[in-house]
Amino acid sequence: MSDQPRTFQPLDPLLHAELRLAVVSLLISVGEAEFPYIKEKTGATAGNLSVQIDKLSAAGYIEVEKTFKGKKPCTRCRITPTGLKAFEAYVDALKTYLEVK
Amino acid sequence: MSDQPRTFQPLDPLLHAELRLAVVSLLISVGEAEFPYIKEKTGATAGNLSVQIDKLSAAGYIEVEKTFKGKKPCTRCRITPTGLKAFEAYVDALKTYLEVK
DNA sequence: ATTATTTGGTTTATAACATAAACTTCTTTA
DNA sequence: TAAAGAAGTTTATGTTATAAACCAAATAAT
Repeated sequence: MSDQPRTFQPLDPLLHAELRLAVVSLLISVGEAEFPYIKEKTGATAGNLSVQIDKLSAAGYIEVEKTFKGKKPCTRCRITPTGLKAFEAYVDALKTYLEVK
Repeated sequence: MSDQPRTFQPLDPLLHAELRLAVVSLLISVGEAEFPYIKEKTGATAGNLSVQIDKLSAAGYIEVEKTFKGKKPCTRCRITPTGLKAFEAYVDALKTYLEVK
């Protein structure tokens, strides 16, 4: 017997941002991906994407590996267990807002 | 056969904000409610709630009726069809981020 | 050959916005 | 009659999402 209406759970501000949520969601889908691929799939500008990747990385939600392909930089991103857990918690919290009973 | 991974749909910025989403979600649940009730259920401060109610009202997502109970102000809020539609569209859009296939 | 253009980003600037703090008005209680 | 509480509103502040500007190397165009 759930209370009616339910109580709203706070939303992780790091994930409650359109682009960061897209990046994390995408990385969970595909495991890992390079900057240009993420840029294309999310439709983000390079600048915005760069900033948001830094934030996700600083939080330990993703791992970023910067190498070179020849002399061109290559930024590869991967979801971490921390990131996956945070995403799942975020989805659960969101449900308290979305499931209008 | 859906593309894999899916494309992310843009999120209505008016609803993609914790408190406004809570207010709209709550009003959909209960139909209509007064300011103090919304304040209690969302845990918001009065100032923040006042601002966000104004924005939802300006967008036509909710209707606000300001009366008096004796000489005390009484602010009653109600979800509109526009608000309900916007919420449903927002939920659909969100699913493109949450359903990690 | 040197001048654009593209690729793959980073850094900096700005504009919006969520939120809280301060304030107002009226009522109730000490 | 002074203090505290209720019901909000207005103003100020601190983030932060986002874009604009920039950099370096490679490729294409003239």
